[in-house]
Amino acid sequence: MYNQSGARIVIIEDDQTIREGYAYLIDHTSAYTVVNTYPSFDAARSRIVKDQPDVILLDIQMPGTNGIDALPVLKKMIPQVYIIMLTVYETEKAILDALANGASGYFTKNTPTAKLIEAIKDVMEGGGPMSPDVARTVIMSLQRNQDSPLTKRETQILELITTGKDRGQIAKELFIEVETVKTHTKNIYAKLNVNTKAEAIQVAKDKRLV
Amino acid sequence: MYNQSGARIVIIEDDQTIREGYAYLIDHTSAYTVVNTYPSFDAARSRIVKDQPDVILLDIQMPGTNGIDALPVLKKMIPQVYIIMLTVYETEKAILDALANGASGYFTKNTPTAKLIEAIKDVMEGGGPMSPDVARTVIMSLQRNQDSPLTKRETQILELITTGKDRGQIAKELFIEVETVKTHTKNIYAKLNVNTKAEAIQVAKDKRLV
DNA sequence: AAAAAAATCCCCCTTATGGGGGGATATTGG
DNA sequence: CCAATATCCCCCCATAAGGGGGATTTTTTT
Repeated sequence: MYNQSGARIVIIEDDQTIREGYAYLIDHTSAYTVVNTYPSFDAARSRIVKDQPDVILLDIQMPGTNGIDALPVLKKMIPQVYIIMLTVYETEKAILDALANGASGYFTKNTPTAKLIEAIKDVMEGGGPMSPDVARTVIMSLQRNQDSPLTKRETQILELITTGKDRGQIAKELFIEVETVKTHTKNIYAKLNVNTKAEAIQVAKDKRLV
Repeated sequence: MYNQSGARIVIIEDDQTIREGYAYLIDHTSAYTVVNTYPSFDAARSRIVKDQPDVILLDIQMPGTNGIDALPVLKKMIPQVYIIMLTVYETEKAILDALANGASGYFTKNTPTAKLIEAIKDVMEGGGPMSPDVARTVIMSLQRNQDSPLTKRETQILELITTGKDRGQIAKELFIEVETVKTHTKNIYAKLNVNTKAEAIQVAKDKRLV
């Protein structure tokens, strides 16, 4: 495995105090080297490739291109780089968007430097470091509604509907008749108070039924 | 907040050595009390409610009802309980299923007791503790394919297709004509080598395009 | 400035799918 | 034993979906 010692860190963060604070602390209390810091992605854009960072600490809210949008671009410019989000945003959307776009870790800005240094070590070893509350948000986003109005079979069918399968395919997959699928679908619609597939899928996702 | 000291722990795990080992260590090296242990969910079923556990450490592979299937039942019996999975399985499916069914944390069995004790503290404080590799698996499950063959607009439309919306709704939502949606759809199908909505959704999920 | 890629819009045609209505019978869990 | 669940069947019809064409306008990229 790659030797972590001296791994190159870049920080992109608009708040000067935070930026320089983290930079100084990481540089002086760990084996990692902060090779550069930028106040925005736009400032980093033309020069960051030359920095050859192993890990980037990336803010979300910044002047110009925001961190979420910067993510895929950074990943394209430096494919093997690990990116850890460092932000004040803890909304489920921000977290999920960041992770969907290639972030390897997610921390809020009040995270102590020691935890961040540990996180840098973690990502380089293949881990996925997150603050506890972020982890909880992620887990909750994966969690199903524990008291669904649907029966097991209905949930199963709704799940297949969600994948876009039509009645015929669902019937085949469950070894039942198309008519049975239809009946279940009717019952699902009634329970969810909808009358189209689209609405059913929306409600399913919304209420985490599938 | 609830006072954690003396929080009640139950362990459900078929391997006697592991079960008793963790029980002893948690009992003697933390403020938590292991009120009971069971070799299987079926053995725990009738008595666990009386144990009034705050946290359950739950194995997946067990004789009789497996841990994943036990999860929703346990959650129904003891709604406020936190469940931490303790298993040898690290497959994406096992992890995601466990979290979907209400697990609050996920660790592999080689986890040192100290980390587990920390995890118990974490869940009770609203965190979502996981081993680093589990966290990585979870994050990867949320990650999109970084080099999709689709354009931004196409991805956007595929996403809406995924939600079950029809051409009309998609058009309305994006302020474009139905015909345009149709054209994009054709292009998406061509790029993904499919020719139905269902297949497109399948491929999209499979290749993490959405 | 030119070429390539992406996004937009339009017409025709056919079939399968989705959704509404109604009714019936095993099987199972509490 | 009763209610809930899962299974299967018929009729009807509107329309969404997919395949075939072709064309124009932005936006990027070279």
